[in-house]
Amino acid sequence: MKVSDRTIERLSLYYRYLYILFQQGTQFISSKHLASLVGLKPEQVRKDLSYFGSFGRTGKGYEVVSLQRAIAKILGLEQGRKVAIVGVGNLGMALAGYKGFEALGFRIVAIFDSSANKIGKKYKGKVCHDIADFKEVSKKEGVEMVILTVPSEVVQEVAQSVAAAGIKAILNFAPVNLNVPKAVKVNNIDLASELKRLSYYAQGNRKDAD
Amino acid sequence: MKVSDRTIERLSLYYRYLYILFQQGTQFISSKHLASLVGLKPEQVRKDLSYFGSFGRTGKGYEVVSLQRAIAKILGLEQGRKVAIVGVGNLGMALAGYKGFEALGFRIVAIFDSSANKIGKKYKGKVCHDIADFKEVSKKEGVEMVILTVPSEVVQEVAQSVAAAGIKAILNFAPVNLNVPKAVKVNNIDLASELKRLSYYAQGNRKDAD
DNA sequence: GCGTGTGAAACCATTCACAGCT
DNA sequence: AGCTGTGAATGGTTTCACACGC
Repeated sequence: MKVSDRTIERLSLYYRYLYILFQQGTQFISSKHLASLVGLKPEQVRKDLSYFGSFGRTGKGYEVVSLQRAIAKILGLEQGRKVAIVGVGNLGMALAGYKGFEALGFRIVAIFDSSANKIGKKYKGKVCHDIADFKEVSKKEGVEMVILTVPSEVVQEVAQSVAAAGIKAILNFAPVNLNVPKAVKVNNIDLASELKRLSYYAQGNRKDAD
Repeated sequence: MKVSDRTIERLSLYYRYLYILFQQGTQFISSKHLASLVGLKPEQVRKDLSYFGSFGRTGKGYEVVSLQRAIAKILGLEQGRKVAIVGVGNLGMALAGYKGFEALGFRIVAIFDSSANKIGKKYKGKVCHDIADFKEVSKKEGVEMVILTVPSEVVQEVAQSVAAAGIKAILNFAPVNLNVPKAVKVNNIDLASELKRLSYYAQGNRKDAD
């Protein structure tokens, strides 16, 4: 099955709100209501879900709990994905200590750096490994996703090692376009670019302004 | 003129690489070369630029310096945009102290919080104002963009005040879909959603895998 | 009656292909 | 010869509209 990136992006948003609805004790939700929460059209919600099956009940909407479970299954969130952080600088350390991960079903199972004075030391309760040992350690720990918080100058090289070790999902914080095999999905978080984009709209250039 | 969000997003990427090329002393660059740097097709680069004018020289490519300047003008980066940070928690403070802003042409001119024990105190050299005074202070300081690092529970309310004060661009770190007038552009940075999306691809679900 | 699921239509973005300039 | 700028064609995503089930 081929589903667009856009759809996957939205599924993670639906999941967020389903979780809140679940906590509030809501049992059923219509595509209309869910759409209004995430700021989309109802048809969009239905179409996105339809790529994976029929989760709703005609006339009633979607059962919150079961839809949540279904999306968790699609996204592979059930079994607690194992994550590695590569680059133990300020950002990397902050992320390594971020409590929110567990709640989301992610577990940081290994951290890596290349500098001799970090390797072997403990950060946030985890031993820092040598990047050179990435393949070996990541195999042993069962790493499935990698967060890259290394400097721009080396990120391409590191990404290649990570890809070579068979990792299929990378979250990259360096402001560099990573060149990796197509089978690997890279998402970028880049504060600088985000700000530059926004600057355009700060001038009032909204495509569909009221 | 109406230009798509996608185009604006890419312009900020072009800008990044033009800056690097400039530092390297490169004088001219072809759409082909620039495209390869950002991981796109040459036609895409040319089309994006064509929405705003003709910046290239036939047979030679684009002059790095003048293209960089042109994009800076489009994105409104020339005059040093004034930014406010609302929400002085861990993340807000980290951002307030982030040196990279200046280099990008952004200036943090005000910080805000609602808690009585923060208001009036100095953080990273800036006095923390009361959110209740947002309109007044932001007018006085000439704030053009706002970064929201407040808790999810209050972010919608805060966003409304910000929008009401006439701000047209918001960067939101809370995992909540903000409901604001269409004239206001909101970009979200949400680590949790980013990870959930990636989880899907960690399973090897790449649409166009090799 | 209300709300899902889904083909078909409309819309938007990307890619192609080439004319035109240096 | 090389590369830009851009209409036209293609491909993809969103929206419409309606049949069907509760």
